[in-house]
Amino acid sequence: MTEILVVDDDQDLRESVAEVLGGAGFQVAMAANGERALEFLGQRKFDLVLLDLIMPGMGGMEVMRRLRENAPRLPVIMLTAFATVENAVEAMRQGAQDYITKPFRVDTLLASVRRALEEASFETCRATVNMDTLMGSLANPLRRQILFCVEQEGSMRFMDICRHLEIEDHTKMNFHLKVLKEAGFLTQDERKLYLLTRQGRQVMECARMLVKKLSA
Amino acid sequence: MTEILVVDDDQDLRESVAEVLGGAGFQVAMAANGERALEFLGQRKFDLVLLDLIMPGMGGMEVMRRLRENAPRLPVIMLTAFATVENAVEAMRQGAQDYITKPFRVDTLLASVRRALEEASFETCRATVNMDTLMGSLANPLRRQILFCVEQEGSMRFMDICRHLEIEDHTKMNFHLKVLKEAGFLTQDERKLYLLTRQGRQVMECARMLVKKLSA
DNA sequence: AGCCGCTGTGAAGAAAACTTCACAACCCTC
DNA sequence: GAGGGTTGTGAAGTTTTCTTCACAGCGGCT
Repeated sequence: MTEILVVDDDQDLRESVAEVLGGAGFQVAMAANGERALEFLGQRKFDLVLLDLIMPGMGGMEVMRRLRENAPRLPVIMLTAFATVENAVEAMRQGAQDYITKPFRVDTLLASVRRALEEASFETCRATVNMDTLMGSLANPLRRQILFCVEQEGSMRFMDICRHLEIEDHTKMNFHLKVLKEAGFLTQDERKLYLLTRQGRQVMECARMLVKKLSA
Repeated sequence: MTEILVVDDDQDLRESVAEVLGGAGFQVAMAANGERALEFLGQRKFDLVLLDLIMPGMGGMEVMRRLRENAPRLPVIMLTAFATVENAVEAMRQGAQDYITKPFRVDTLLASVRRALEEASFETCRATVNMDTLMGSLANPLRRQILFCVEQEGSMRFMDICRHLEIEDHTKMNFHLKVLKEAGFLTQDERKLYLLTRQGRQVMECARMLVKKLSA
């Protein structure tokens, strides 16, 4: 069952949103302010949070920042009556999945919720990856550089990778490319161009997130 | 040298932006429309693109979509005179780094450019240093188990870890504990109890999330 | 054809990571 | 203070990973 947390200081809006979502088959919990919302989030697992930007006490932006510490990938949709471009951009930069201005149509809300959930589930449902090969592949700095630069460029030829990373010995490069191919992070298309697999892109995203968290 | 591509159909704005960026030490190229921009992007490598949202012919959003195919991580900053919340949200959803409304102050533009470049270079430079020890530590399955069970128990004595993981040779355990201590993920308190550092806890959280993401 | 750059293989050698062994200090408790 | 479990060190081996080397097919160019 998909559980959604609705956070808004306006009781009417909270309840009407809950009713709409409930009618669409979602399980809904409600919180009247940011502090209460964080409390909920600490206790239970939710699949999505609808968050009012402007509330007395802790605002939506701050709530999102805090919940990101424990649930970096939890989808958040920001709601607000006082929409500005600056607020919207800031919310999206902070990792909101969408930004909806009040008043909104019921189908707008539902479309946004469904889309956010869709994207989130797309992320989680993946083929299993062996932790050993995953870490083993990333343990080598040259291999990380390969993944990184292939990701940047989209697709690269063998010699381009060599030159880009200033590796003279092409057989060395070949060795590492092989490792990455066997780990399933890299493939070659029909023209022998190297490119990241879906898993490869996923791994890079995880690595980036890890670095971000550790240097925070 | 950091190269920036400025795409705008308004010649005056294009040139004044180029002047500002040039004055700040960036190398600047200009394109008057989307088609021309994509042509440039195919030929040369840029570090950042400033993109007008609304242009005759191909709009900024479409340009961004296309350039993402070949350069998924190239930072894009969207510029527009006709800002709406919807446009801003859509641009950010598509992966723009920022969204600036015209007219803008020079320092706003420069701040945004610097921030986007900073975030883009994040993983390449600063990350690589810690990344080695980080991945190296996690590459070994026994070490992951150690971190995991210490996290579970909160704190553990040396022999308890050995027995819990069914390792007879205590010097082997000692070797791995040392690695983890040197990586900064594990410490000992005054009673020689092993416990996770703050970083250690972060790493475990990331590892867990990684598993969750990569395995259905 | 002959040359040259690109892409690749397998095997040998070097380096790093890991394991094992011998030994020792330090509590406990009897 | 003798004995046994705990925690630790450094050096010698073993295994794994990484690098280097010799060689070879392929495609384009002159």
